[in-house]
Amino acid sequence: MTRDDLHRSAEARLADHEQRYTPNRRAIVETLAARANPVTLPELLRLRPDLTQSSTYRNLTALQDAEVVRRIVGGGEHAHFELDEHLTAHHHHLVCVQCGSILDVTLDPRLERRLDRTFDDVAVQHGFDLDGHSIELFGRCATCRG
Amino acid sequence: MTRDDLHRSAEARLADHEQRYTPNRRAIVETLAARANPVTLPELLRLRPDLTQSSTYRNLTALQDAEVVRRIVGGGEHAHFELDEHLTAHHHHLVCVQCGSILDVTLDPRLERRLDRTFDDVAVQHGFDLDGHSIELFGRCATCRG
DNA sequence: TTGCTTGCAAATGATTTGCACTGCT
DNA sequence: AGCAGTGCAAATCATTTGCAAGCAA
Repeated sequence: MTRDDLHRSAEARLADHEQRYTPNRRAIVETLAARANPVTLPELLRLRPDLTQSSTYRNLTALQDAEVVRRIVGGGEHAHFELDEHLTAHHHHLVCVQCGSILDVTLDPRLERRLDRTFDDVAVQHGFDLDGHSIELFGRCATCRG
Repeated sequence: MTRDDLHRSAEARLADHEQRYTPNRRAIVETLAARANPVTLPELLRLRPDLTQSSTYRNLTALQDAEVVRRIVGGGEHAHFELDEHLTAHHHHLVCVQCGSILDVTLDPRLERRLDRTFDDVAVQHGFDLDGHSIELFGRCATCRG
């Protein structure tokens, strides 16, 4: 998906939720797309000093509701944010338990398909209406291992 | 593992970290063992009104450090706590995106073995020293589906 | 008596919100 | 005009911490 497609998709998703694709929101999407990995709010503000903290939190919430952005908790103090899988590819996370950084990883598509089938079965057994799944691998990153 | 074994293991793990197995800590372990699913701190305090908030947070931290308890983030406002897999069986979580409740689930051991191998490979490729993994399935629970 | 634990109250810090203002539409 | 979006400052709330007292080795 090109950068233009990305913005068009983001705009369309926001429109579905009666939200505008403002310059600030575009800046957030642009920045998340430029980074390979999930970023925290402080990182986002450092990359885009023109953005404000409270409005960025608000915009991230709007973008989440529109399924443009996904919030990831568990990697350190701050939540991490990344583009939703609607706009990128399905992937999982390698989380450093020491520094909290998060790396994207993908699995073999055949394995993913098998997992999907298994997870569907599990959900049905428990009466759940399944939305999706996430896999996190925990460890120490190359940098923290020293 | 019997309830006595559980407490002995907990005590041994705490001892390895030069920590005592106090009545409060025993109460926490006892309560987590009695519940099938991960609980939040408010739930824990409701189940055991004799426990204090701050000390319980401190004790949960000590129990975490000793790998007796595991903290799970992402299921609603509060963190959830459960006995560490050292004391129970390897399992994953079915998280209700609406009410935040968490259910334990297990996967077929063959699938788990395949996942372990795959995850090891992925970690090596990224220079990570792998500790473990977690899988969360997101959806709406039977109750919230109405 | 030395030091881990505890309970209370106060602090911390990420995230949220109130409010007035700006700028689309 | 009407209302979504913004920025600032203040509030919220789960979690953490300071401190004085309790208790075990």
